[in-house]
Amino acid sequence: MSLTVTIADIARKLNTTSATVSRALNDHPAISVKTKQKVLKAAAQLNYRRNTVASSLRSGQTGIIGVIIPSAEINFFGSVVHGIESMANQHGYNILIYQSNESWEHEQKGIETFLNARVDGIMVSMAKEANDYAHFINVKKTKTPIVFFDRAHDALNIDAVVVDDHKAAFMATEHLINNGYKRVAHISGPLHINIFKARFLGYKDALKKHGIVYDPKLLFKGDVSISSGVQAIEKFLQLPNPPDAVFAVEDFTALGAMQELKRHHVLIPGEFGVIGFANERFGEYITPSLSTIDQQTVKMGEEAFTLLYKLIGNKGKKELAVQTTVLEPIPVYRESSAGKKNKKQ
Amino acid sequence: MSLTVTIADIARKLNTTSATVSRALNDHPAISVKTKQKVLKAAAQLNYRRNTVASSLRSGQTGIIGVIIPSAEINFFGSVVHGIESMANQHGYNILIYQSNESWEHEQKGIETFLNARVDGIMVSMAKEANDYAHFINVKKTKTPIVFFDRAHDALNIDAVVVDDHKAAFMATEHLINNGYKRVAHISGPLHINIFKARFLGYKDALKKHGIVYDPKLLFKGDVSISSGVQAIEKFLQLPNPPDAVFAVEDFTALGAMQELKRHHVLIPGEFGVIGFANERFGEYITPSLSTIDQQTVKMGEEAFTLLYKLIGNKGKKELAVQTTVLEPIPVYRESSAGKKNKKQ
DNA sequence: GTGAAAGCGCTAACAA
DNA sequence: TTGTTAGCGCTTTCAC
Repeated sequence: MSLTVTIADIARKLNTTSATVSRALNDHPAISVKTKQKVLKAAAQLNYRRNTVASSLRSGQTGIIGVIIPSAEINFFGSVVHGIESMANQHGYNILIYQSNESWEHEQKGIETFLNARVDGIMVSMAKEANDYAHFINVKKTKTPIVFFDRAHDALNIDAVVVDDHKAAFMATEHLINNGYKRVAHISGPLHINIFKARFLGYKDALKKHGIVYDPKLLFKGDVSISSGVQAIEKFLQLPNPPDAVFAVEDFTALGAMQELKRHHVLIPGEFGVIGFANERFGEYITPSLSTIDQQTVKMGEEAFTLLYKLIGNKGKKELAVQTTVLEPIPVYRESSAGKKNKKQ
Repeated sequence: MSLTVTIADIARKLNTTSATVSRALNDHPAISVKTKQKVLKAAAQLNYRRNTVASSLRSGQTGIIGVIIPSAEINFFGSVVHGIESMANQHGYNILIYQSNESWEHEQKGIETFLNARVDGIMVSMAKEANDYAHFINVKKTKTPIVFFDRAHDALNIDAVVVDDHKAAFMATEHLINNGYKRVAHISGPLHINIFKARFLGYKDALKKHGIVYDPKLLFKGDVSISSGVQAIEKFLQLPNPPDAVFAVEDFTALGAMQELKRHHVLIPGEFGVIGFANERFGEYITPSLSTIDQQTVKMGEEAFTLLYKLIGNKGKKELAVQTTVLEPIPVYRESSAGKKNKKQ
């Protein structure tokens, strides 16, 4: 007895052909209800399981979406993947995960793997260490639908879902200013990466709007880590005219900043305001609780899938205009950025 | 011009056959170096990309591992997936992710999808809401290698990687006792789930070892959430003879407990000791920092893959004995469980 | 070391 | 509505 039963086995049992069985199994319009029922019954009896590999080969569709993320260990991406998978699942797609570990080579290999696997679409959040975009061009050549999420690259003409980082940074900075802080510093990420640059510019523009001259001494170029928060504060506090608040590029950076401020017995908030970015779960529970900006991670995943799904549906037709979905950042103001003492509030 | 070039195209160009090209591309032993080089060169020129779908259909191997997790949004699973994917990738496998959302039906559907896709192996962390195991039996029938991780089920005779929850709970409880706490309470998860039951039993056994009689009033049956931590403390503090420490089934529960204790101005540690479970990242940063037990998530993923890989390699041969890899829990003692005041230690 | 030929399991054009 | 036939792209006997 063979372990796998095929449509031919069903056909044999019912004295019909594979074609008919296939039609019955696929709800083909031109099939009689009676045959369909017979086939379904026989299939169940024989414990038939459709071979999607064979079906993919023939139909040219795999029902698989390839997703490349920097790391599944990072909360943010886990959350986005959650959004993607839920939506994909609802639409009959499955997702193949590939981690780039922030390496350009892995990312490239992931794309190659997906292309070989003939996935129906690809979703990518770019590795930080990106310097060559040939692999994305390759994807376009194969006409495989692709979208970016969170970390995108404008010049590539690829659809994307991103958060309005500029606006988010603007909000965060303005919030500190409105709460009475006069010298707001910024701890940035690597500025050659779009999102970090956008946050920096948002910060600068908020200062500008409020008539505050941007002081380069109040910018600390970090690497998105707890320790860059620590180092930044260390440096800031030695300044002749130190800041009284900081907008950190990301929550863990803000955390490092808070730890160092506490070590120096600087009161948060009141003496010093802090706001982060990303709405990591811990922010709600530390003391003081951390103000931050939420990026709507799950929604980002859902929107990215929606975008991709549209591209898949449009395959073969005239190309659609490139579309970028911009998600609204959601401010989450907690204790760490509350009003400055002895000042107007 | 066709968009996809096949081995036949390469063969045509070189005046040879598909068989030869296939051999060259697959490093077949019986192929001359010269032909191989020619083929490789032509393949590169034509921009050939192997169709893994066709190759899978013919060879019966897909190079895909199906992974079912409750939710990618939960840190713990993201971290395990990270471990799995890294290892899988190194061994030439890709992973297909399916979220059960703790639902038995989704889990079942995921298994079915994987079986249809002819994945080379399956890894599952069971949904909480499990009541029927027929889908796992089905997997065994198809001879598809399968392993459990973290949430396993003994009676199924399926390989698994788990943490020694009993030991971990024992350590946590004993640690509180050794630090001078006399009445240690436990906030549990649903006790019909293996891991939560094991933690409860570990707690009980630690009490026993130290000659402390288990008091059912000091057990709060929660649902693994912040609010069950809050509720538990609320109840505990109303007791005529309240506890002076608590071992919480999981870090967020511990967090809820700490919040409620603070609200009642109970000093942590000193008056009251707290220890959690899981080593969530926030525990390091709250005040006081949270003692907990680390479950070696990434390693769990790696070990699970290793186990599965062995099964895949053994396919067709005599079945191996069922194997359970038990990971050592790693205690992470921080401030929240430090020594009790006015007592020895 | 290479070629010829068959076929993995399914679907889709065309015919009946 | 059903059957016939071909073939998706690859691998793998078997022969030479």
